[in-house]
Amino acid sequence: METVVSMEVNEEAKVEDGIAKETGSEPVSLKHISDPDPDPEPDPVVYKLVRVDGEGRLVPATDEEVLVVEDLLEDEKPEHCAAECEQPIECIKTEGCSLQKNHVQSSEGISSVQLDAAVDLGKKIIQPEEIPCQMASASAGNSISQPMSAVGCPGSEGGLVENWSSRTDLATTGKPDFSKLKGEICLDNLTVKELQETFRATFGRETFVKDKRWLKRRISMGLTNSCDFSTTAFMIKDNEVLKKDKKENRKKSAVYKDLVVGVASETAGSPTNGLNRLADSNPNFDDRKTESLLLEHDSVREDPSLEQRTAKRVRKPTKRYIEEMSEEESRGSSGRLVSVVKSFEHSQSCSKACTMPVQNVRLAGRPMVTRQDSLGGSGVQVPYVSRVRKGRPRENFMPFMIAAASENDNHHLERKEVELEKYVELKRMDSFEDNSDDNMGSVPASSGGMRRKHHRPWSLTEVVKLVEGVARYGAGRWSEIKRLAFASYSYRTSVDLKDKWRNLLRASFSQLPAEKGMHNARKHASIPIPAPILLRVRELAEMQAQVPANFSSSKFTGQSGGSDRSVHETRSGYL
DNA sequence: TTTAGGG
DNA sequence: CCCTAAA
Repeated sequence: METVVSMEVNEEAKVEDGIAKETGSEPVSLKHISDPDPDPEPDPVVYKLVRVDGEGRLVPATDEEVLVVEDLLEDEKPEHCAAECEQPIECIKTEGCSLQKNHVQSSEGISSVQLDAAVDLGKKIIQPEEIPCQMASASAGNSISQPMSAVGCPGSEGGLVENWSSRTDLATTGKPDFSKLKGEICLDNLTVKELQETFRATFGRETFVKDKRWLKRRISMGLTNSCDFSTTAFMIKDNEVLKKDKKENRKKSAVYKDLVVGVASETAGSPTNGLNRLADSNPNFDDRKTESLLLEHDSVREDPSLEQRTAKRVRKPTKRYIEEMSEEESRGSSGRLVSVVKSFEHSQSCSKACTMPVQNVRLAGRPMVTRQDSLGGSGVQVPYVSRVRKGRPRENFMPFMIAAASENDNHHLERKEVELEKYVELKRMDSFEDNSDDNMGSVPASSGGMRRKHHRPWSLTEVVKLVEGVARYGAGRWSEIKRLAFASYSYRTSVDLKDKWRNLLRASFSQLPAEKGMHNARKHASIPIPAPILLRVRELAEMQAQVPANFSSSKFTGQSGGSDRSVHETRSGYL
């Protein structure tokens, strides 16, 4: 049984044996991850991705595994969000808890998925909101001196950490009955009383809190926070937690079932860390499939309710989806987009896995849209439209190669990031004031887009510009208009302008008279173009002799007066 | 490459 | 929007 677990390794923990931090014995990779902050303050939490081999030993995960897991991770997020850390699929994290204490930090446990957290290796304590919060509450509950009713979220890590230490102590001395923990996943089914018991088992002390949710959270967090691979002595197998003699198992560490996510590909090979010992003892790297199978299996049989949850679980947006999102994001003009963005936000704030989504977007989003590589239809489940345009050989777009592809155009990486930053803002940008989409279309489709261009509804401003452009430069000089009036709208090609104009023309000549009959046609298809604009379009068309015979036919006799006036104005204004 | 038109 | 024939 192999599982991938993410270990949250506290730097301090690594040196628990007395090795001073300064010894430089810490793996570079880790350092890189966890040391962006000179702050002596404890708690550089680092997540490492490891795999549990059949014997319960941990081995560093390979890059491939990391990738795999990342995927899973992605999949979990939404659920995580919805289920509020109570997923069927558990994520076990370990971490060195106490820094000042060199003695055994033996608290371990299972945690509900904190996938997100795992993602953010770059930061010390990442997701500001929930995790810290939970941690805080968990720790608060652990320190004897603290009133456990304190569920508040102390925004500071300091107190938090301290609490951890004490908690750790407790855990060590309290000898919690972990057998009770096996069903962490089933917490939901437990009664308050049971939860309280579990709580006691977990933290070694009583609780009088009756809030189920609180308890559950507490418990899961407590378990989560207390994992320590390097010192753990538990094994969890087939839904059971087996306790082993700590002393004899110093090296063995725990086996956690189910999947856990983490993202430190550097894990493999980093020396001087508890993990390595494990790795050494068991360099087994095969059987990757088993992992997922197991995973599924476990999650399914864990608990019926879990199953349901699984079913309910909202599908996480695929990479492709995200990709599309990112594209849309930059244009910020569709209602759908907005909603999506919001959901994104939601997931972020909810799971605090901000980095993950962002990363994904960053990578996946690489493919920029140009006229040539456009997105299929309305972005519906189209796996990917391979539309190789003439004269522009494109690499095939492999959904699963996004990352790789994105690396090719580093040039645009920054831009993308910028866009990402705009991401949040855009969500609330007015949908029809799409000035934000400027300069962004002409990205070399090196990313292998080849998808159909997204339908980008013409905004009012665009239409106006177009009309003005036509008025100024004359219909037909699309390239000119494009260049001069649409310089900022790189995604509108001269052809687009032409097409749009054609449509405007059509509209301008058919709308007024047909207003009634057109009803059923479909007025809502796109933003209704204000009559004044249509009027002007018509004027322009007339004065430029563009009015197709069939259009100019009958109607607009009554409009001529106004038309004329407008025309004159127009002329005087632009000519 | 840009236009014009059909699809 | 896409595709192409023409220019």
